[in-house]
Amino acid sequence: MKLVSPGAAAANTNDMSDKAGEDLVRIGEMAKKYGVTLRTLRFYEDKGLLNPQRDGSTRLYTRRDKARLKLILLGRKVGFSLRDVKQMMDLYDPTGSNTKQLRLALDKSEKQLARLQKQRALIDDAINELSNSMAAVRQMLSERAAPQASVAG
Amino acid sequence: MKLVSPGAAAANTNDMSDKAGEDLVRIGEMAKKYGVTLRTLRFYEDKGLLNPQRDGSTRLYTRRDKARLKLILLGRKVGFSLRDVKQMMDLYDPTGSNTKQLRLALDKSEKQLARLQKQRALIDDAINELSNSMAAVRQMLSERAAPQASVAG
DNA sequence: TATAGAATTGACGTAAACGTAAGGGTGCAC
DNA sequence: GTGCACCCTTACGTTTACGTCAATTCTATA
Repeated sequence: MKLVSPGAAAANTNDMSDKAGEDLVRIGEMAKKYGVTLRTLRFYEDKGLLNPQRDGSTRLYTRRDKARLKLILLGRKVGFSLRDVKQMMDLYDPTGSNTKQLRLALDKSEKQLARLQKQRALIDDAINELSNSMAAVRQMLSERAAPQASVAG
Repeated sequence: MKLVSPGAAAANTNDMSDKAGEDLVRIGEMAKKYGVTLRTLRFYEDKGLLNPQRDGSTRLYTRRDKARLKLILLGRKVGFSLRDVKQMMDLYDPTGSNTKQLRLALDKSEKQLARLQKQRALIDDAINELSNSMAAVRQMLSERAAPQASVAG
């Protein structure tokens, strides 16, 4: 059951072997495609976030895995923990309306948004304080004839 | 050599015992005064950031320690690592102009400022992405008659 | 067939700044 | 003389998301 040879994989992302549009890729290509390491993919699998097929011991990622990985990376980008991402994805039911999942996602998103805004406020604070300190230090450097007014004791 | 009894410490921060204006406080008062835990103060000492006197085994913090702690907390607030803070403080020389120290502080500050600005940009990005996602989820919740257009696979 | 390039599992290591528990000492108010 | 409040040191634990070996196996190609 040959699926995607390394060479072919590098040259051609689409492969019409096997069933129509199965588009299976191995871990190396997957990693390259999404800018993550092999370790990361295995780690996500270990944490139950991904579930690639196997050809013997070799992982084969499907379209579905790619969609999930995209979501994981989006979640990561907006600051969700992998645990949160998992919680949300675990609620997915291909046969339902997924109202619960969407509600949970929205709920978590609101909280995360609040966290992000708080963080931004903290960073703005920090930027201001730091700027002030820098101005002070520049002052001291420019008048460094009065040594006793230095930083720290 | 009694310095500050627990009761007296709670009632009176200034103590004129011993030499003039020595103002020694024990770890508990110090912690309360600056909103940190005992563990934190001991940790900072362990890392070489503080160097309180001792009365036997009991730590006694001087005016100097307070100044240093203030600097540590400021550094922490603006996002410096303790290692950075230490580096800067270690350059302090009470007999010199401290030009080197000030220059290092300025240099590190510039870099930290850049980091903070980058962080802010990342957070802004995250906020935008998250807001978009939330809008999409709200959409899907409002039209949840089309189950196939859900999140994750 | 030899070798290089993928892939596998397993498991310890890392960073930062403390938290927390264990076990013990000192002094003083009652 | 004891019970608190405070202090001490030592040392392992926490968190998150992987990094970094190590030892081995698979497989395609020259």
